[in-house]
Amino acid sequence: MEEEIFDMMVLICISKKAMQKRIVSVPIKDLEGPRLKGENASPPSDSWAWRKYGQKPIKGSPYPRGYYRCSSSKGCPARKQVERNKVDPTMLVVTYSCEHNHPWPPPSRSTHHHNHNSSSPKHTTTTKTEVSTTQPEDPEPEPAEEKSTDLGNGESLISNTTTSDEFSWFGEMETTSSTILETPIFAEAAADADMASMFFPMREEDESLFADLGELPECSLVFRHHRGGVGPQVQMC
DNA sequence: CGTTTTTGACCCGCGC
DNA sequence: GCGCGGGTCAAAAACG
Repeated sequence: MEEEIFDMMVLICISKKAMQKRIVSVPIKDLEGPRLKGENASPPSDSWAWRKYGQKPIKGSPYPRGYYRCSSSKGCPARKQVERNKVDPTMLVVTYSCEHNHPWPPPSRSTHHHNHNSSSPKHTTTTKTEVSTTQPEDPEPEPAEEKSTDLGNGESLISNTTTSDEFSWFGEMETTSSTILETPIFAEAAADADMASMFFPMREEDESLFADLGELPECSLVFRHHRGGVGPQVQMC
């Protein structure tokens, strides 16, 4: 019963220093259900297993941030953070991260192997000292109480991708586009380079992009809309 | 009874 | 050097 694919995904990959991050913003209504408990933002169910290993209150936000580690396979380096957007509590911000060139996401524990990625190394099972990168390099200057910086181009891009009324939810997001733009990564990325060059719409046939994430420029952002479709199950990160 | 969650402590980088 | 903020550890509790 996992809706493995959300209606909307915002993917950011940063290959800085051999670490990639993707930020997925998903309306909480899409996953509101049996596992929604109180103020805690419940992780959207993808087809991989995650074990929660920590939770911390975040300074600018009334909502805590949950830390999850991949438990699908033993040496899985993937981690994710789930927090509720402070300005729009209906939005759940999930940040995936893992080391560069690791096969990820890992196959789900239900032994679903969809590896059509020939270049994926077999990734020996290290005992437990996987990530080892103590503090990789979070490119997050923590904006604290930043106001909406002039990221007009970002907005225009968003509205650019949403054209049909089928994206009503997207339009909804548009109004709160500051939500996304407020993420530290966005702020940094925007300040660093022209975001327009990193935005590009994506469709099924573009899934191959996922496999080539390693070859993407420094930062790439992907808008993806998929209603009831099937998404990529395995990709390099 | 094994696995996951909870939760405070601990650690580490960074700014002052 | 110290304090703060964020990320992780690990023991105990909760869960199935």
